[in-house]
Amino acid sequence: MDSVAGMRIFTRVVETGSFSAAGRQLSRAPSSVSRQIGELEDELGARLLHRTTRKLSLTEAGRLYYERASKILVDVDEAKLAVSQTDGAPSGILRLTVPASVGRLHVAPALAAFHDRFPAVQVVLSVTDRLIDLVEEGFDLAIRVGAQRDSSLIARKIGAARRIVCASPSYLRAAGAPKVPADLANHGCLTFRAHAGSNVWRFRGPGGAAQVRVSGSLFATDGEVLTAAAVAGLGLILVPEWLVGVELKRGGLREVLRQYEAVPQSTPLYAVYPHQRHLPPKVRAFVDFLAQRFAAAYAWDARP
Amino acid sequence: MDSVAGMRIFTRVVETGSFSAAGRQLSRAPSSVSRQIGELEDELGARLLHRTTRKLSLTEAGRLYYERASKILVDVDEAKLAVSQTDGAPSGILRLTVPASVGRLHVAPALAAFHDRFPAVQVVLSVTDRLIDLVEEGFDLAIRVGAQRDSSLIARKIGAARRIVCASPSYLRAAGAPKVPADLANHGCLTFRAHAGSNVWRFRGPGGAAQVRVSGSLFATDGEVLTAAAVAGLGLILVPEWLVGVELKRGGLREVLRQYEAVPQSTPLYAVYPHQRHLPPKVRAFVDFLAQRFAAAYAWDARP
DNA sequence: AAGATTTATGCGATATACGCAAAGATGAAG
DNA sequence: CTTCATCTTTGCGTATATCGCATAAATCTT
Repeated sequence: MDSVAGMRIFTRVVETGSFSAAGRQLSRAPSSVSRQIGELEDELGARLLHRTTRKLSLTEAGRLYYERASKILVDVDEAKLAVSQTDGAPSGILRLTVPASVGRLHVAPALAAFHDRFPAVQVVLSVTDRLIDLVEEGFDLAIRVGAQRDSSLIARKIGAARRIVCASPSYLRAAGAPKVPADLANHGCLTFRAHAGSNVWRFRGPGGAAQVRVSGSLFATDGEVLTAAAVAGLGLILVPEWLVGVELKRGGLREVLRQYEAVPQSTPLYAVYPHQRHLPPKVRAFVDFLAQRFAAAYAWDARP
Repeated sequence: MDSVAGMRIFTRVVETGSFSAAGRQLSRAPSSVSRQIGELEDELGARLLHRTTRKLSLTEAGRLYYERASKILVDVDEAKLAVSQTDGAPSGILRLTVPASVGRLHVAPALAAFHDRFPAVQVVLSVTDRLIDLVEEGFDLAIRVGAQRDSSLIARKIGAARRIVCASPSYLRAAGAPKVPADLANHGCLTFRAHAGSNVWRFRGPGGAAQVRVSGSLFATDGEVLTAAAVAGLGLILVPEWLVGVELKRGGLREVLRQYEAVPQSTPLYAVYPHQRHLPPKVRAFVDFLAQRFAAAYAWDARP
């Protein structure tokens, strides 16, 4: 039996000079106070208080213990205060990992606005496509692309973007624009892959569902590489809107097959964090901020 | 629910990196550890640990709390250590009050030997005949003369001295030595009293019990005053042996009525302290020391 | 691919702690 | 001097809480 409770009772007894008075302040019966002091003395192996029915005074041991206990109680309260969530503004360090493309193109540009709203939060941003173990590496939050199946983590959808097919005007002039998905088989299609091979792109449209095996001269694991290649006229790409929004606006790329929709139609964006209970305000603030920013009305063509 | 126990469990979890390992070290089921951490988090209102079934890492709040909790635990242990009675030599400050006569004549002279045996004990000695409230004034120990009837205090008899009648040789030459108690009525008898009046001295002896109303030219509340007056030849005194031991040896006083014994025969000496449980070693050492010194064989004629 | 280990939760049994009441003691008031 | 009120302590009954076990879900290792 060790306890801050014992110290709290003891110091209150010392300060009030009475078991009964201390009991009243602490909403405890005098008998309880008496027992607590007795147990504390037994544990310490020393008498803390000289006492009769009317007088109370500290022993030498009691004086020593009172000095130390008072300080410890202050420390305990401070520790609790330091940790407890303030009801005020979110603060502290937010450790965040984001995928390369969406991080560079859309999260990083949002940080300035976030900082304006929550100046007490410092962001440590890790931009990588590597799948980071949040718990092991101590991250507060990850932004992830696509469906999440990690059961031990909380995933909250904070946005989504249409998947669209596009290419550069120069390419379309040279190779012609596909009219139906089947046309893609005869085009250069740049795809997300670590190794060369073929991919299947699926669509739904006027003619019902369609799927086509596509291939091309470039396979890459980085969206921006594919985008740059497409802008350079190397072929068609099927990517979330956020990757190419800027180029579409600039005219570096043009969307094709607009009357079709890719299957799945959109790529979701998730905020992933390790737990729901006691979610730190800084995390909640950032997730809410991104979810609001990436809501349906968000224009993926914002300049980075 | 606040507790050092929670901190202890939490820090152990942090140091072992596992609920189960911490539970093994603390002899608690993993489920108990899990619950304790959960309660601590609820109380603090913040998550302390990111955790999955295989990995554990500190949150920012956890890191803060760990630093403070570690320090607090050290402080708590130190406080306990500072207060706990060491099994070694008695130490500390011993606050002691003694009656004027016996204090000056026999306690004070014993302090040197006590200090030789227990050099770590500092003695604060209050020499007064005033009846001090041990608890109120924060004394560890009192030496008292005569029977103790204070029920809330512990009284341990540490010695006794015969009560004897004596006078100076010059007085006895002038007034003659009393042969039986009744003779005292015609002598000058110096008595303990605050006001003038008469006292009854009782004896037992060859002729059975006897009592005599005595009076004289001096009443005093201080034993040494009476002794000095007797030495100067002012009359007879009935006092504990310790008051006059020195003078008897020196020849300044001579005992009379040796075949009688006063009633009561002896005056006891008590050590009085506020409690028995958790008696500080310094107090026990001093009481034992005095009891041994004032044992039956003690010669009250020791020079002060 | 399967087994072992981890955290989290429900549940039953045990322990603990609290308040009440009574006793012993002491200072204050009449 | 007596009575009364208050204070500490201890025994006792009850209510609360705590602990360990069993189980479930998840994940790393062989």
